[in-house]
Amino acid sequence: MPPAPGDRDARREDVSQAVWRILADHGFGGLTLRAVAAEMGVSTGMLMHYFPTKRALVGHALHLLEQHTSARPRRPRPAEGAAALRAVLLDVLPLTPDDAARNRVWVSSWDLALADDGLRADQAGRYVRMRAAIRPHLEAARRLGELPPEADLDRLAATAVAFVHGLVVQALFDAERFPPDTQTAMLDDFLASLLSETPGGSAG
Amino acid sequence: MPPAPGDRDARREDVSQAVWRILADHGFGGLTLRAVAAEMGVSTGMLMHYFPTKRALVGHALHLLEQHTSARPRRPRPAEGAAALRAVLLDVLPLTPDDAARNRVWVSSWDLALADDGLRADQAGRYVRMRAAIRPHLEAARRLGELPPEADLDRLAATAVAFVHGLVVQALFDAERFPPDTQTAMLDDFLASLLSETPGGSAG
DNA sequence: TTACATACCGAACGCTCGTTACGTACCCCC
DNA sequence: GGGGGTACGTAACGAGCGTTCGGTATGTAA
Repeated sequence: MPPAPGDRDARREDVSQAVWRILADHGFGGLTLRAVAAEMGVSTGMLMHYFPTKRALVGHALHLLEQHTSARPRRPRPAEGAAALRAVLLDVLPLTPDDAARNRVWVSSWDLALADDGLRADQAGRYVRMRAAIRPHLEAARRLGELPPEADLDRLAATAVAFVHGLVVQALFDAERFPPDTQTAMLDDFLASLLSETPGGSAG
Repeated sequence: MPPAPGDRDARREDVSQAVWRILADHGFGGLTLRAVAAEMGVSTGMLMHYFPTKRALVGHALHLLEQHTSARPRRPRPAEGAAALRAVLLDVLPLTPDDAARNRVWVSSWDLALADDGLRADQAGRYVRMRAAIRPHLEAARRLGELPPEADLDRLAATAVAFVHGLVVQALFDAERFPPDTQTAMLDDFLASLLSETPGGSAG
């Protein structure tokens, strides 16, 4: 293979695909330079030309995970407000094998992320963005009267993310007990109770 | 040190404490025989007398985690129904440093558990038990009229667990943005919307 | 043709891991 | 007061890890 100067990005893309396969099969715990090199059929030295250190490769893997997440096929957003929110949250749940693989990688990254302050901050930022992505739909829902005017949208966004990710974890561990239609029904019930919230809630 | 035959349990208890300190500080990813031995100031050979293999030690660590979880200080259960459910769920949230450490260990164990079929089944069983522990309070709530008669209690239990654990994860990654009172307020809002669910929910 | 930079391989380094073998101190029992 | 089994410490093994390094092609430039 000639050292064509423009191939660097293509090579990094090859590495990305190998990294993703490793992650899907063995999680972040199985992400080693040798495993990636073997997956590509190249040497570890070659890897170091593109990612000077393991940490750089891990960072790239996390970036890749985010990229795969944001580039995943999503349902059309049917409308504004609650219906759109439902579509967004449905796109998070592990309803297909691909979704399950991606979520499995996410969960497996938490062990690393909780142990490293930099990665922890990255993950915190990712959650901030996730909640921010939900907020516009909550605003629309409020505008449409689907939510009471005094609803705390930031808290609602965090609550929705909490419910969805908590459901993801349970579904990953017990796929039999949480088939796609059960997950969907749970989400619909959750949204129904959220949206039927009476102004001036009681508990406190 | 004499080989007093009754000291075996005491020694295992010493090991347990060291294991727990390692888990709290570095998670399951940092649980190595050498780390535990160094924490106790003994040799790795000594460890192997009490846990013949690493897997045995990991199993013990998981058992220890469950033990710490079930033996944690809990608030009094004020009453039946929704109030009791609130207390149960509050006891899960990382409101104190100890709670945070325990939850951090839980999350860090998921990486291992998702990679090993046996451990995954264990974790699935743990979730089954967690939902089963919540169900009686939901039944009481329904009996007290705090829930509509046709509510699906199994699904509600799973939903409550999902919300709480999803909140745990977000709080672990971003403690600043999820101080104890914010977590409590979110839980109260969540419960309020759950309990105000109107019979014959809409979405679906 | 020579000189040089790039791309990559293969092998090795130093380290840590789980695990094992061996030596020794100790207590119990005779 | 000597066996013998238990309870360790010490040291090492082999494997796997991230990383480094020397060598070898292949391209471009003079």
